[in-house]
Amino acid sequence: MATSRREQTKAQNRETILAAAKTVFATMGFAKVTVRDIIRATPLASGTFYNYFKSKEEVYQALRDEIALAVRPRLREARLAAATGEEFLAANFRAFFTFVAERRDPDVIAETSRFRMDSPEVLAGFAELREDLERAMESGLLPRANAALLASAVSGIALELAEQVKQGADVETVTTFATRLAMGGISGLARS
Amino acid sequence: MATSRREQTKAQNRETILAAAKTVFATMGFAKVTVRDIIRATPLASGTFYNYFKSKEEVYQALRDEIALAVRPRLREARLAAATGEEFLAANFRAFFTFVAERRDPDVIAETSRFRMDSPEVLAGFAELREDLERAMESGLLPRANAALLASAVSGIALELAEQVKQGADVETVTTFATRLAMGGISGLARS
Amino acid sequence: MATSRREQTKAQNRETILAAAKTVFATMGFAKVTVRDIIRATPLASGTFYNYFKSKEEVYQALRDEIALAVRPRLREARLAAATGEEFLAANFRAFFTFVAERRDPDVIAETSRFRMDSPEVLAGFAELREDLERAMESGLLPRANAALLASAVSGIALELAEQVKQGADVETVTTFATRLAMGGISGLARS
Amino acid sequence: MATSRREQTKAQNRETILAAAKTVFATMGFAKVTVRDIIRATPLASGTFYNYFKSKEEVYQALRDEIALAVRPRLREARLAAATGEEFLAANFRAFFTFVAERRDPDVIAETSRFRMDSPEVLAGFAELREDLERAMESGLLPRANAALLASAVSGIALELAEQVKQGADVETVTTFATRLAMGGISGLARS
DNA sequence: TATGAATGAGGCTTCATTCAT
DNA sequence: AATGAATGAAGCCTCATTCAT
Repeated sequence: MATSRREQTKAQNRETILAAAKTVFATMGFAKVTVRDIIRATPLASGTFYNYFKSKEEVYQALRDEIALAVRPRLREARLAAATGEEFLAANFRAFFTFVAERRDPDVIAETSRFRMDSPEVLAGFAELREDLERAMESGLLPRANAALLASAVSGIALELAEQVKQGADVETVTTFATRLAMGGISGLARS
Repeated sequence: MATSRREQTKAQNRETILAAAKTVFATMGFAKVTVRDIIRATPLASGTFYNYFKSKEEVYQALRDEIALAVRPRLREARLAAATGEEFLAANFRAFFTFVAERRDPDVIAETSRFRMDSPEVLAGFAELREDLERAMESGLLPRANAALLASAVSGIALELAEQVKQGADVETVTTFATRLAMGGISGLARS
Repeated sequence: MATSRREQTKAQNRETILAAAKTVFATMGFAKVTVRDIIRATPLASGTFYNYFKSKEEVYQALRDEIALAVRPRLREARLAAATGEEFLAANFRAFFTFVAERRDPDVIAETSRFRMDSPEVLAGFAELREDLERAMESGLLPRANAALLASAVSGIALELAEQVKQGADVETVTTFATRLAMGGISGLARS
Repeated sequence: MATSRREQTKAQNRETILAAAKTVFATMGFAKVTVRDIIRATPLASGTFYNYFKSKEEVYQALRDEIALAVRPRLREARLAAATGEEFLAANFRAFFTFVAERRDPDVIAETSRFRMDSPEVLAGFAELREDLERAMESGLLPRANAALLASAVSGIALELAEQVKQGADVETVTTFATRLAMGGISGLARS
């Protein structure tokens, strides 16, 4: 009753554009995409785009928001369930890698580049992870090393390993590896 | 003197373009840069650009080559001097971070983003580091963990911490941090 | 009315471009014409051109099609009405020269050159004439001389005389001349 | 003694450019050729071109002149030897077709188009033929039909049949055909 | 004279955005 | 709100021509 026919269409168009943009960003990389590319991946008219978004940047932002919304509950669960620093890290890594794995596009595997790392999915999860790390240090769950540096470093681990996951690496393997490395360093790995 | 004034001018123009491109890439990010942007950052005529390079990609490549040439000797020294895995890592991290620090542009600090991470400097040093890690594992200097994952992870650490260096963090501090984290993990950090 | 004002404008623009192109091709010769030249001969914006045609070649093709459509019925009539080879030739020559005469642009007369011979009008009519000749020989209406050579030769006569028509020569005079020459040769002309 | 080293070089460069231009015109068609194309087909520097010619048009003119110089003696011979109109025509056609045949480039056969008809060779011979016809009518060797029309028509025959020669037709066959057609018309052909 | 780099006009095309319908 | 043609700025690149050496 609340949504008239028109409103439905409106919501649908927005989703149509977002879905098209997602595909197009994944295929061409954000930088190369033009508004026209997005429109072309859509049955809509060019003018219609501007009823919903001002630019491709705005679309991108919307995608990030949408995705972040999907990721957050999962990370929260992981966080709440963690009793130790190790569990906490593992859970977060796992959540992130799972997230990436779910979104890996079989058609796009290989020919991955640094430039593709800017996909909304990855960045969204990445930001979450970082914030979580900072909170974990604040709360004492992780040792209070230099917070900024540690967050960066762990993020870096996650980010680069995400590429491996994108290339097809097993989520659980990578999660274990990341957690061990982060907790015990390379020497810790050797023991495994 | 083998070089006529003509040849000097020619070499100078090439350098002019490279220098302009470097600034422009750093300022706008590679993806957004147009050939015109590079030309505009130059006193040269538009056609002149094409006497030296076919595209912005070619300029980029030239910058990378130039930089790689500067980095390589330093990394080689570090590598040769290293007796232990820890020394090896520290030397490599230090070389990389120093390199980044030397090139941090005071004007550009702040507003850094993932998109800026594709600067030729970073990528060049990054590739070197990665190869070095792989060789170190092959030679037994570092434990033979999953090579691909370890290289990715350590690269990730370096890459993200490089951002901190770019933002002004002290090279020695970051080097120590990175080495400890890599060698002993987070638990190792706590002891410091 | 099936056509909205919108559609009218659209059709009008197409015609505007075609008309401009026709003039421009006639004035400068196809080879020298640039897309910009066509646009400049138009009140339209540069981008608009590309809503209708991909290149000057496409415009040219459209002009040829349009013209061919206009010529064909006339030639068919002439062909059907012809009882003898002479009538057939005369009718075809007449149709062709009339066609050219109708399209001669008073502003462009003089300074004609071989290079101008590639105007769509001439080529379209020319191709028709040639095919007709071949069919006439096949059907026995004209003697079965070396078909390829005869077609070429008669086409050549028509093509060059068309230039005279373009310069202002009378259609009927030229038609009679061409027919007599073709049927009886130079000796035949002498009797006239 | 008259030609110093420098003058030799000078003459040589001119020839180098002309030869290159000839090839390039034949390959790409006059219209599409740029001065750069000509220079590129040469070992010379771009500036050197302008020491000899102001534009590609001037080169083209020079080629025509050069060729006309080669054709003229041959046509004069043919003309002088002719006792009847028929002999006159045959001799002229033969000279023209031979000329074309000698210059047919085996690599370029096929893919001939009207647009290629503007090669300097053809146009030069063509102009000669036309002038000759006019003179022959003036002198009474040929019947005084409408001179302009007859010249055009015979030129057209020659021009189009030249294409057949270019495609590989036998010179003598085409000469005989052209002469018979011109003298006796299509009906004359039938008797042969 | 020969050279060839520099110049900037100008061609081609695509793009973001507007706006009448 | 949806449409899609029109617009003209702006990117890319090549060209003819000049001019210092």
